[in-house]
Amino acid sequence: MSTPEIELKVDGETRLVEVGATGFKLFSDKAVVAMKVNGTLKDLAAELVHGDDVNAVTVSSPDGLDILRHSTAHVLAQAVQNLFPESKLGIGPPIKDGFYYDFDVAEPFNPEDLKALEKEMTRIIQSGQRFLRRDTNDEDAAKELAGEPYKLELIGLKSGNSDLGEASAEVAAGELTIYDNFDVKAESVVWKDLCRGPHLPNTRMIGSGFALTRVAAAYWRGNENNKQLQRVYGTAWPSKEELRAHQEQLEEAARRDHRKLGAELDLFSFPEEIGSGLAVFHPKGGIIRKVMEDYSRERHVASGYEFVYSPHVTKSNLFETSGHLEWYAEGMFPPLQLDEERDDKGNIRRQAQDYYLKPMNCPFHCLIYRSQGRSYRDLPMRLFEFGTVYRYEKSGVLHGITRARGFTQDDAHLYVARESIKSELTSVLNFVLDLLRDYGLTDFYLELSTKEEGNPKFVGADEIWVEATNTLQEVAEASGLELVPDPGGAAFYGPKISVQARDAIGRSWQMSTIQLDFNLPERFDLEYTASDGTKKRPVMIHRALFGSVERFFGVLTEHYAGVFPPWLAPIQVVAVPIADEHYQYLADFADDLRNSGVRVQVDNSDERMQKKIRNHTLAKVPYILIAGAEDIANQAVSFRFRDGSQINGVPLAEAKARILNEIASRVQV
RNA sequence: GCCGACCUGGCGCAAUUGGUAGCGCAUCGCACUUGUAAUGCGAGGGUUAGGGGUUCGAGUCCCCUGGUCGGCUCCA
Repeated sequence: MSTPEIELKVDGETRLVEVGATGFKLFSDKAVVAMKVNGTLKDLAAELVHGDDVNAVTVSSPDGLDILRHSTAHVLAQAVQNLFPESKLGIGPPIKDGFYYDFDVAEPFNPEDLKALEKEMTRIIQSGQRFLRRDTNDEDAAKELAGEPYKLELIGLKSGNSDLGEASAEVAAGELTIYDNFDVKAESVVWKDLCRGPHLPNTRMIGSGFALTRVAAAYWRGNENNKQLQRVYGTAWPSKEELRAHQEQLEEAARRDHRKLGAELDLFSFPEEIGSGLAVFHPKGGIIRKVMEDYSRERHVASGYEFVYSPHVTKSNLFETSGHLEWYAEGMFPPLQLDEERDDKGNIRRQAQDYYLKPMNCPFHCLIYRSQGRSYRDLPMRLFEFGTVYRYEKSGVLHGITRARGFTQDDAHLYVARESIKSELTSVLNFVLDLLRDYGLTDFYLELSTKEEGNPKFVGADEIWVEATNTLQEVAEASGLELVPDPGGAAFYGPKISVQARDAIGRSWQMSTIQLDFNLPERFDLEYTASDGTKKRPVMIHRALFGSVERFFGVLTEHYAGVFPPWLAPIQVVAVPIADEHYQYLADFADDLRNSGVRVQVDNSDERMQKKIRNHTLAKVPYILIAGAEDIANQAVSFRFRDGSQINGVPLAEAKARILNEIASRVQV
């Protein structure tokens, strides 16, 4: 007598299996940690029914990694509750490269606690506990989890329709499940957590590719009015080797950190005397910055931009008109109160005037536009400024020169007629991408931030939003780049495209933004006379390529790891004589290079030549030129590069041509 | 802003249970004149972020302020 069978589709192939079969029957490969049944992730222990379409989920797949990390988070939580029995559980989702879990504990965790927790986790993992899924309901779960106030809150939220955010790992609408950790030896459930799963079959599959990385406070449910919980971060990988590779990547990122390189290469600093988030650029950083700015100016001139300047402080009424004071006052430095006059009795005779440091340049540019009557013939009007702005960023968010309180935007505002939005956007996007490529960033994708339907905060007529959004979409698609939608991410005054660039080690940075604005032209009552004599309102496009010069500087520093291509390098050439008697020969050649615009030095210090080579290599100078008696005899010079390679006996004319050519073509060497 | 950790000569680090600041690099001086990542010798430099407190005595303990780092929140 044959056992009854059901038909399944397993990884695309039809298979017959006995009734009641689970994923364990289907997949013998140890790398399979879960399965996708009709598109839904499930535990391997889930029972399959006739007609199910089943696909294996391996540990190395994106879903598999999430499951591994989420299961590791559960083990962490169990370890915390074993070591700190009074702790209460928050949430514990997988994140990029790892996981975290939030806990309410009496004392914040310290690094020694992390060590102890890792040890306890290893013990739990090796004990091979099984993850067992169990359905429950609100009422029963509330009873079971009476000691876990945060979990109770999540159960309550689930019944409502609130946005659960990252808590969606714990509960999902319509069902409620608990995962029991079953210790096989003890034959009992040793821990449990409210969770929608799925999980690894057992803890042993986590292996040794995990580590706890840091602790930090985090607001419960991400709201700064809520209590702060202790968040433990960890990373988890299918193998120890992959963990090690990940850690090496982090070390590489640390080596490239622009704050570290900025000090090492003597580029900029943040003197405590000036204040948090306010940098000074040293001569070497100043050169890089100047070269960046000069090239940008040159390209803007060629693309029809006009250069304007505006002051750093202004009376409050400008930002009242623009709306900034109403919306973003807390992001601005507090006002300077000037010109108050009092009489003998102390009564105010003349009202003080509030002046603000500017957090944005756009209102000034609007005033320039409005300074005279404009014709359609004046459009598009492209006003460009390296405008230094000041924003009172919260102290905790400052980060070197990429997030500072004073910075310089390469800011332009384009005033365009509605019918030419498309052509203008197209040329702006191409201009942006082209220029970024010249600075050495080549790997881009775009993000399109659009309006959230039905949200009343967005200003401007629906039809123009639709038209503008479609236009942005078309322009973005025409670029051929990957386009990631960001619904609801638009500013209240218009949709935007942002250019994201991936750097040399694959990190993405938001670079340029191109933003449509239907609001400021309205607020400043900007208009132009159309060809038919009627008054019309221009649309404004905000765009910044670098975002901020400082931030872009920081990104380039990390992208190049301080090894700037010759055109950006603060010192391009250092000449090292073998001995004093060879100095003049190199000095003459250096003069020749200098006259051709090369930033060149001759090192005639008292050091050994070996030491000089070491020093200038560490300073990441692109070309070290060496000459001794042999080179002089041949009217030549020897190249040494930053990677240690060398080309000896290059004739002077050839050497010069090579250096000039590589600088001019902005290549890396 | 919130939570935690941290702050020693220009830079990187050291100073047993609180006992009176040390090293390397850099700097300066002298000697050496050298073919591809550190020549040797000598000298100067800090009252330990700033302020207050505890103590016979504080870099070490406590408080306040400033700053840095890691997160959270935020980034018009």
